[in-house]
Amino acid sequence: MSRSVPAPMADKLLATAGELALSWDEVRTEDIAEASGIPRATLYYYFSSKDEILQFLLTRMLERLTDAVAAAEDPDAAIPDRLAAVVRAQLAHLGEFPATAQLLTANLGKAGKLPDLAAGINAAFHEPVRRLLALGAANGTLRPVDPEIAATALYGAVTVIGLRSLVIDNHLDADEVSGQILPLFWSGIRPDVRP
Amino acid sequence: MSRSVPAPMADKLLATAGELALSWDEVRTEDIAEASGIPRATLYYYFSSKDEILQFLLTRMLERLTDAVAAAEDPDAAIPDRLAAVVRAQLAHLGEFPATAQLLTANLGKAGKLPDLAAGINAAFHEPVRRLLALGAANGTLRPVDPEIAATALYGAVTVIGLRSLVIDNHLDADEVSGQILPLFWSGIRPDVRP
Amino acid sequence: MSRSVPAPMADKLLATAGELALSWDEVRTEDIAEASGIPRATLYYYFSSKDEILQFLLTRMLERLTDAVAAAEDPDAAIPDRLAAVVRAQLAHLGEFPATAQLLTANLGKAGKLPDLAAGINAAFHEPVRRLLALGAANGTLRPVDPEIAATALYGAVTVIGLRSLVIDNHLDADEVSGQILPLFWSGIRPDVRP
Amino acid sequence: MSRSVPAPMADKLLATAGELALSWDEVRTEDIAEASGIPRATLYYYFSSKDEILQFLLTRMLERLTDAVAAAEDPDAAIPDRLAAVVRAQLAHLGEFPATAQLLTANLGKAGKLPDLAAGINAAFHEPVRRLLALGAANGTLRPVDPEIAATALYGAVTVIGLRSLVIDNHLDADEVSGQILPLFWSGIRPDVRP
DNA sequence: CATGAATGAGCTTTCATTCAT
DNA sequence: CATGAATGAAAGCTCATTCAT
Repeated sequence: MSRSVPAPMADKLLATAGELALSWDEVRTEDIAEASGIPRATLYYYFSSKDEILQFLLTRMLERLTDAVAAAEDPDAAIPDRLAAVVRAQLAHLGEFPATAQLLTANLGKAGKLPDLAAGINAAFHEPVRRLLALGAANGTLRPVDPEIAATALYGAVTVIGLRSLVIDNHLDADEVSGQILPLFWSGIRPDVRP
Repeated sequence: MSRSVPAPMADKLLATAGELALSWDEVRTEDIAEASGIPRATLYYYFSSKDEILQFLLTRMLERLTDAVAAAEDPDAAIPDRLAAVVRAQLAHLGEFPATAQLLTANLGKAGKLPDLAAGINAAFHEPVRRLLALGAANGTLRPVDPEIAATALYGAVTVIGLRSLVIDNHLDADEVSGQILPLFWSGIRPDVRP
Repeated sequence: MSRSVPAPMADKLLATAGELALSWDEVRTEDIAEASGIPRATLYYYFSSKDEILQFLLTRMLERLTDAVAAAEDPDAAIPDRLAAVVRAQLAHLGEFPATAQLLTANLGKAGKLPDLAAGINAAFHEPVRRLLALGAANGTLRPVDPEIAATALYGAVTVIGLRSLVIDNHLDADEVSGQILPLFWSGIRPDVRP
Repeated sequence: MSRSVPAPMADKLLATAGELALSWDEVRTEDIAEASGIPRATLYYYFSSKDEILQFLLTRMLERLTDAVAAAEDPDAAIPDRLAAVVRAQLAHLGEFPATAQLLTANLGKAGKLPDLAAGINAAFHEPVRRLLALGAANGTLRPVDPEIAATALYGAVTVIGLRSLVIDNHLDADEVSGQILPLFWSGIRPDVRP
């Protein structure tokens, strides 16, 4: 069980995530110590295992994302605009903290065993989208679709495109990328037969 | 460099993938040996490193998928139907060989460093979709969209929804799941304002 | 060097010895702290090392035994009776404080390096016996034997039989056990050929 | 579970025991490796833990002692002579392999947790003595005493005196020491009142 | 060709000990 | 005086890899 982590230590760790290699098993505790400036033994004073540090990093990152997404929404705006804002915020976060985002993606194998991670992903990615899809379907501003499926599809598409952009361009422009994804999900690929 | 792997050994290994834990670094060579019945030293006679075994497994799985996707397409059918067939084939493959699919997803960190993996993913997932999107846009059976972006979006959506189905239901019905995804991409979430 | 240890702390520690595993190296300072209720850092305020705590425990136990043995002797009694009283007192002490006795035996390896321990063992076990053996030989109430050898033999026999009784019966009846050992040393195993 | 240890490796280890410090916890696996010339990883190929190596050393030493004691007995001799031979053989073994003997004594704490050790001690020390005491009592060549108690007493006395001799003189003359112990046990300390 | 035996190179984790308060 | 927080210094053990047969 981890002790409550002091804020300065948490900051050091989060600021450090970018220096850590993608595959967590290739990161040595000494790497974490060096990169963060926190001695190994001190890390073990606060965390009971290396994996718990990964869990801490990913959880904190998802909490930040959850907050950023919540802050991006304007409750008075129309549902489609709010949905667009959510997707844009998610992409902006990926662009701002690419390391932790890639850390999550690259360690899905371990992440699957870390408790609470699924809840964090749900809170940061799925839940906001699912909620808006349901609201939009209810008030007619969106076509009724299975919110669960659609939210998961959006999550997959947004994440994969975002990471691809990071890998290829080494950079992510949230406005540009959301401007590419959103129309696709908005109108679909059906040929426009309307006059 | 790996020697040419004898077919029976390849079969043993592929049949074995399901028993191997998700995170490759948590799989010991002894685990691979036990699960496949191939002695450790013999594995090293055919592969030069543990990671090469992972690469072999993933490459073979993607080749199978590429073949399955190619076989599913009817060159005489309409583009939207061919696109649907491709997605359905990808999902069917996920359902049939969940272990290797999960192995790929769970080891994106290591996979990123394995040469040829990106090419395999492209051949199995992206290229068929991208080609059909371009063809459809050309002959008017699909709305013109950036094929790169749309193919990546479909890849992300299909993969994530497929894996989600596997994790939650421990099973994947390709027809059902493609029946959920395809309409979403076909029509989008825009409210249907047409009379 | 250890500060003078406050009596309540000494009592806590001595009362605690029973909870500490037999092999001192397997006892963590945290175990001592938990069992005694004395915080780790406080232990280090009074003792300069973990081994010094062991030394303290063993020394105190031997002092108690030395006192108990001295108190058991009646200077006016016959030498053989005094010798019997000494052995009985040693066994009674083993029965009363089995933990520390076992601690001593189980850590002979470390104890050998602890200064003053040998002196304590001598004072508690050897010296009283040796003295009486010499006195008895001098006044004819005991057969003349090498007091050094005989005292050591008695020490070994008494200790081993006492510990064996503790381990097997989880209990030690000093009267019963001394009633078994003393005749053996008194008469030996020579067949009684006298009429 | 330990693999069957190859004879040359066993020999190296046994020959090495003398260089290892008394308290097993103070011996590092690297010390064992250096002293024996067997690499650490190879030790772990044959033993599953450091304690298992201790157990192996002690068990083998006790087996050797058991054999030596059995060989020392002349089945045709009188019981008292056979008993004397047993004690002399035990002391001779202590003198010949002082390191392993001290290893056993110094690690009684850990030894208590090592399975089969008690059986080995019984076979090497107690059983031969107990058997002879019973035989002697039966045919009248020894005084009837509780064989269990007397055997334990002899074990304690012989071991402690033997080790004391080793520690003090750094050497053990089996004939001399048995010449000191045996008369004590033979005649006891009762004053000789016979004419 | 195949493999049992052997090992070099590390890594996580532990824990006695210190020190600022 | 007493102690919670912090850490330096190992140590046991693992495992990918090699190689003689």
